[in-house]
Amino acid sequence: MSRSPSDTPTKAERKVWKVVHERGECAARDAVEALAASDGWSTSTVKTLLRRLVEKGFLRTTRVGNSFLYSPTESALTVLRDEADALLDGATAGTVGPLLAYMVRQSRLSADELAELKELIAAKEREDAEE
Amino acid sequence: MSRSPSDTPTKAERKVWKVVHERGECAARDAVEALAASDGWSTSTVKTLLRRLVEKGFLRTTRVGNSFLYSPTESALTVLRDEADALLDGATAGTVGPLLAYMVRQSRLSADELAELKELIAAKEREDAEE
DNA sequence: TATGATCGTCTACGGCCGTAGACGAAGCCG
DNA sequence: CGGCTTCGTCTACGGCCGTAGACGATCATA
Repeated sequence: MSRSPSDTPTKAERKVWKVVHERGECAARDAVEALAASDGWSTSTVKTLLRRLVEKGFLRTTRVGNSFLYSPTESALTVLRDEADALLDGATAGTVGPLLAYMVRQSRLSADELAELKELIAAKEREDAEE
Repeated sequence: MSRSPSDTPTKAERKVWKVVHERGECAARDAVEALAASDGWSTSTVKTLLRRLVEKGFLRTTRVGNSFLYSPTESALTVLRDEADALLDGATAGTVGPLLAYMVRQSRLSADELAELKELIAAKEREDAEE
């Protein structure tokens, strides 16, 4: 509810969101448990972040008994894209290429993903050539 | 001064930093002028952001008469990488490929940059093949 | 049904961020 | 020399963020 389209979850919220997204849907306790283990966060902290994510519209809840199931309202890719746009927006001329190269280098990608990227780049080259 | 390595400038600071970086070096007035035009920010706002960037170690100053020249302490790529790392860190399994594809699609890249990316990907494919 | 475990909500608090006005120091021009 | 402009600094303030304790409601179980 009430979130401007360009809004992006904060860093802490992002971690919680990721946990929920990975499980597709999860109870508060699962998120609490995961984040206590990985980040040492207290129960309250995670619950507050879950609440804020709901307020901001990144998660939705389904009542189950006296508790909730949290699930993402947006695909992971949508959230990532907003962040990617911000990143690209901050890049000055000439840095985008090296940046992408760095990211590709950092990532572990499947054969399919690599093939798709390669095709994408080849397509871009053809486009450029015919102009 | 005193900045933890993973710190990243805030969104507003980032814009100011970009202006300075594009000019290589610039006086407060230049940044003020540019950001007043592009974002409608007041003089004070830009000056505060410049000061905070210096405090955080993203800009350095050189005295010239009674005023300063601001210049970046880090390459654009270094700053971008920290942000890229955060982005990749937020990506769940299986979303990295599509994310990179999206970013490549969004970007205008030179022939050289495209060639480099293609080679990089080819190299990654070879690596995978021999394992 | 009593009692302990859980759940979600309320409240809080220090810190950083976005935004900006006020002000004194220094330089420039008449 | 005196005023105007420009510069950097100080101060501020509402808001969001990170972090978390307190508490009342609800559920499970003995």
